Amino acid sequence: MRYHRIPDETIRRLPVYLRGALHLSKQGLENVSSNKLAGMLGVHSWQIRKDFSYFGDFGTPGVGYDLKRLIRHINKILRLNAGNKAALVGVGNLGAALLAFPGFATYGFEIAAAFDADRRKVGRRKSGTLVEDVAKLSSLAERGIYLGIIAVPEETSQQTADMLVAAGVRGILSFAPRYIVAPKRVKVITIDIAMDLARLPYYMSSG
Amino acid sequence: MRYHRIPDETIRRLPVYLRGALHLSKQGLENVSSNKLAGMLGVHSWQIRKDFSYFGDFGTPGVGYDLKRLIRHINKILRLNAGNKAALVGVGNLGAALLAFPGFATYGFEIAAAFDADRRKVGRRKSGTLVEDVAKLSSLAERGIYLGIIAVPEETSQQTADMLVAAGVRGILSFAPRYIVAPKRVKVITIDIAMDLARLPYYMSSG
DNA sequence: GTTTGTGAATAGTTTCACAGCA
DNA sequence: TGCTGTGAAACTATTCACAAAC
Repeated sequence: MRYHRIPDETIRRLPVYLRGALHLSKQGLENVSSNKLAGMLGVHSWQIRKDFSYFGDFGTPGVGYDLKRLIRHINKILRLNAGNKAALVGVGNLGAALLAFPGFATYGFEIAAAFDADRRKVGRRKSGTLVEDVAKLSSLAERGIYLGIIAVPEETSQQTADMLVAAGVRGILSFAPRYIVAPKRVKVITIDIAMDLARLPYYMSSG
Repeated sequence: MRYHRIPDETIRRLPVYLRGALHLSKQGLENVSSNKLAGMLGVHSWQIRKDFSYFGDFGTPGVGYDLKRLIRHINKILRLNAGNKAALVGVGNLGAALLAFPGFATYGFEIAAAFDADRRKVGRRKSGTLVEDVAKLSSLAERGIYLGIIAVPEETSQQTADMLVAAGVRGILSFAPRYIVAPKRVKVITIDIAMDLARLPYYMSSG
């Protein structure tokens, strides 16, 4: 399988595997089998082996996967080694929660800048990060920031995305419940919280 | 196609279509074509038609889809008509943001109760909702709440899920970066914010 | 002319089963 | 014996193209 195109679904699962590997490594373990990792993460062992097989030989038959090597490898595939910096736009309830959120560090991310349109918020600090005026967004490229996080109300989200694109970002994580239009070179991932909740009742009814 | 099993991917997309339909209906429109709706939502028109075809005839050839009828129909399929009540556990930064979040109403959800383990928060109100002690979780069934939202730290998330299951919830939306174990009858959906962000650099590099 | 609904073709993903290595 | 890596089979989902309906 080594020379195949990598399925999107495999890429979606790699961060899951990385989280599990980091967890075990922190506990002092050296190795893990696909079977044990699968149990921890709620997936199947063959899925893990198949996913890893797209990238070459990760493991050792009879032993399992060396955790340090596995972590290094997945980090490299996902390009998480670069110390990625992100800019947050919108320091409302959700934005403030994101600034305080410790989970980004797991994958080597840092929210290096925060912006808001509200004059009353500009100049203050939230969880240690200075809130800047949205007009300063254009400085992102020179600060080495190529990732944007949109946490503004739905109404201004497209406009915010346009500004981020103009500022040179290459990827956007949006929390606005709306389809964000961006050039092909900019990858947009949307997390629509209410929409995910909206799938639950369908599955709750049967069973 | 009418007598086929409905693909999970179709169910995942129905809330997207519903959001679009609600948006247009609020603007006073009566009809929409699959083509127009597709443009709004960033999908393809044939995808929309195919998805709808699993549920019978939604539209009128030459005219399109009647918005009111479409909204009623999708709401019914997804069981969003029941005025679903949810219980939020964990009123930290994220939990507080969820309580203030207006988007749940779009799909007929209401956060009807909030719980926290921190004594200092219990008894106070956040965005109008009284914060109760987690020990009171057991009262959910008698209050008609069958949906739980987990916004506690990763360490206590499984324990929180266990309590929600014991309290009789049938569906859980978890924000904890961890695989949540629950009986088969309880549907769990996890939103792992950092993990979604972790996919971005991979896609940013090529292009 | 416009737009839906859907069989058929294509593409993508998961699952299996087992050869081969430590 | 224990575990990985992977072709092949099975399954699921997307895309196409066009007949039928308005």
